[in-house]
Amino acid sequence: MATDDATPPRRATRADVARYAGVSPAVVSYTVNAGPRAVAPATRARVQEAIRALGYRPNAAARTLKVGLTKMFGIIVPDSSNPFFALLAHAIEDAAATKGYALIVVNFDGPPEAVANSIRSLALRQVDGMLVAAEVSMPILGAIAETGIRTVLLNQTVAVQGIPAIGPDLYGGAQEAVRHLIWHGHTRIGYVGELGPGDQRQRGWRDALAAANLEPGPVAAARYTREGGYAAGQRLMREPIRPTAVFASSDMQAVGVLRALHEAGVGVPEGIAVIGYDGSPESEYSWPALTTVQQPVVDMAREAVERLVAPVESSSFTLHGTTLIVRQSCGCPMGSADD
Amino acid sequence: MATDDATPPRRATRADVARYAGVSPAVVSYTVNAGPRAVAPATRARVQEAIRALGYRPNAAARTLKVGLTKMFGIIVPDSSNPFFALLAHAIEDAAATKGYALIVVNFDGPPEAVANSIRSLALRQVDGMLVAAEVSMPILGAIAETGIRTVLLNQTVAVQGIPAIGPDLYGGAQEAVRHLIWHGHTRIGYVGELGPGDQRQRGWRDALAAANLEPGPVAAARYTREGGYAAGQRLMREPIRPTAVFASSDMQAVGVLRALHEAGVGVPEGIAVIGYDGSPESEYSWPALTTVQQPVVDMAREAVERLVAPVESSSFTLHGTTLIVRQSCGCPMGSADD
DNA sequence: TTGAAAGCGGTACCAC
DNA sequence: GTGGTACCGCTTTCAA
Repeated sequence: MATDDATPPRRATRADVARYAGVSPAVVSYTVNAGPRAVAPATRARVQEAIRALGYRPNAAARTLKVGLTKMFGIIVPDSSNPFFALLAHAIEDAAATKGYALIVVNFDGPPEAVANSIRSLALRQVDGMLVAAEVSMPILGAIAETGIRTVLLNQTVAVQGIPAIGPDLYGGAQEAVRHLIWHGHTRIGYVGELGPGDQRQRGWRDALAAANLEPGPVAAARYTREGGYAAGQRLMREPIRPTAVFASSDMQAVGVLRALHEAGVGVPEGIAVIGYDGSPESEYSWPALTTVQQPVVDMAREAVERLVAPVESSSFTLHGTTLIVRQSCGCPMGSADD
Repeated sequence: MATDDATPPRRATRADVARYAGVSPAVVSYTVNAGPRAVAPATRARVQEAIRALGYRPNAAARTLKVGLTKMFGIIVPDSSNPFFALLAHAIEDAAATKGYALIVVNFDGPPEAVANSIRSLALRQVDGMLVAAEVSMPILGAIAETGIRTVLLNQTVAVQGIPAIGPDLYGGAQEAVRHLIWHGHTRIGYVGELGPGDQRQRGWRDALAAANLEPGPVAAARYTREGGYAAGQRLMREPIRPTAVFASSDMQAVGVLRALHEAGVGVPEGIAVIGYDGSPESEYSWPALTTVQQPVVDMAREAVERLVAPVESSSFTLHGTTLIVRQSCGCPMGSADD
C-alpha cells in the first residue's frame, strides 16, 4: 500500500548498468572507456541504452582512486580579479578544458607561506598539475617539490632551478615601448614600476634609453595597482624637470598615471605621453586609449597547459614575445606608426 | 650492493603510517579525522610522528569514494575575465576557502547548451555544490536538476522555480542612480543597456523618471561590453535631441559611453553626465571617475557559499541591496551629495 | 568477446 | 582505547 518504499534514489553504478544490460561490470567499463578490450557492437548498444535509461554517470572518485589521475589542474594567482591574472586564468581554463581538464583557481593573499599553503591545498586535492603565478622563493619551491606534482611556473622572468617556467619578454617589450617613445622625439622618459633588481621592464627602459644615448628620466616606485600608478604619477608631476613621457610597467599603473596627469591638467599625449604594459582590455578604453605592450596571454596559457599534459621532461624557461599595441597615449594619431 | 633498489617513492598510505606507528589503520583514521573514536594521547602522538616521518597525505579520492564528498564547489560564469565576474568569482573563492572548499571555475562561451555542458562537466567532477551565473532557461534548469547537486543561482533578477537564487537589487539600484541624476537637475536622461522585458535596470530607470514626472530619454541597446557601450554612446550622440545624462547598465558600458562622449568632444559631466552600474574597480579610474551603483559582491558571495554549505532547505530568492557610489561623472564635485 | 576478481586508500561499524 | 574488516565504484589483468 505504501507508495514511498520506492527505489531509493541512489545514483546508478557500473554494477546497476551491468545488471540492466545483462553483461558484466567489466564490459560496461570497456564500453564507457572505449577500451582496453573491444566490445561487440550489439553489446555496446545494450550497455549504452542501459546507461541512458539509468542516467549512469561514472564515479570520478573511484576512477581517480584506481588510476591516480583527477583530470584537474590548479592555478595559484595573487589575485584572480586583477585584469591581467583574470585574463591569464581564463585563457588557461580554456586551454585546460580543451584537453579535458578542469581548473581549480586559488588566490593567495600575500606572504610566501600563503602560497605554500595554497600549494598544499591543491596537492591534497590531487590535481594532476599546478600552475603557479607567484614570485618564487625557497619555501615555495620547497612546497612544490614536496608535492611531487608536475608544475609550471607562470609569469617568470628568469629560469628557475628544476621547474619549467614561462614568461613574457618583459625586457624586450619594455625596450620596444621606450624606443617607440624615443622615436616620437622624447628625450626625457620617466619610469613607473615596482623597481628592485629583478625588474626587467626597468632594465629594458634604461637600456633602450642608453642605446639612444639618453639619460634615464625620473623613476617612481609603485605597486602593480591603479592606486600605485596614481601616486607615482603625482610624484612625477612634482619633479623639478618633468618628463615628457612615461613608461609604466603595467596598464593598471598607467591608468593611475593617466588620472594623475588629468588632475594636474596635463594633456596626454601632448603634455606627457604614456605607454603601459600588459595589453589588458581596459587599456583600450582609457582616455586617451593607452598604447601598451601586449602580453601573449593565450600563447602562454596554451604552452603552460601543454607542458602540463605532455610527458616531455624538457624543463627550462620559455620567453614569449610581446607586441606593442599603438594607440593614442603615445602620441600616434590613430593607429599606424613605425619604430 | 645496488643502491637503487631503495624503497620505490610510492606515496605513503594510511597502512604505512599504521605499520610505522605500530597501530591499526583505524587508529590512523581516528587520529587524522579527530574521530569518530577517541585516541589515547600517547597513541595519537606516535601516529602524528609517523605521519610526519612518512610525509603522509590522505588520499582525497579514497575519502571521496567512501564519504561521497569532494569539498569542492564549481562556479559557472560567462566570462571570468569580465571584471564583474572576476570579482564575483574571487569573492566566492575566498568564501569557499574559508569553509574549506576549493573552487573550480568554468567559463561558457555562449549558448545555453554550453552552460548545460559545463554543468555536466562539474557533475562529473562530483562537486558538492554549484554556483551558476547565467541566464537560466529550461535546458539549464533541467541539466541542474539532473545532476541532483545543490545549486545556487547567481546574478538573478527574479526567483527561479525550485532553485535558490541570489541577485543584486538591479531595479532599486537603477532607480537610485536615476534619482540622483534627476536631483542634479537632469530632465532628459538616456539609458544604455541590454533591454528586453527582463531588464530590471531599464525598469528602474523608467519608473524613477515616471515618479518624477519625466519622459523617458533615448534608449540605446548594447551588450555588456565596453564596445557595446561605445557604440550605444555614439548612437545617443546622433539623437535629434541629445540627453543631458545617461544611465548605463554596467560600468563597462559606461566606460564605452565615456569614450564616445570624449570623441564627440562632449564634456563629462558638464555636457552629459554618466552613471554606471557594478562598482567595478576600473570605474574609479575612468576619466572622469565614474559614479556607479555598487553591487555587494562580497555579501552575495558569502551568502551563496553559505547556502551551499548549509543544509537548510529554505530556497527562494534573496535580493541584495546596492550602494550608489558618488564620484565625478554625475556632476558631483568631489564626493558628498544628497538624494 | 566476455566475465571474475583483485585491488586503489580510506571510513567507520563492530567486536574486543 | 584499539583492531579487524566490509564496503565505496571503478579499472584491468587473467582466464575462459
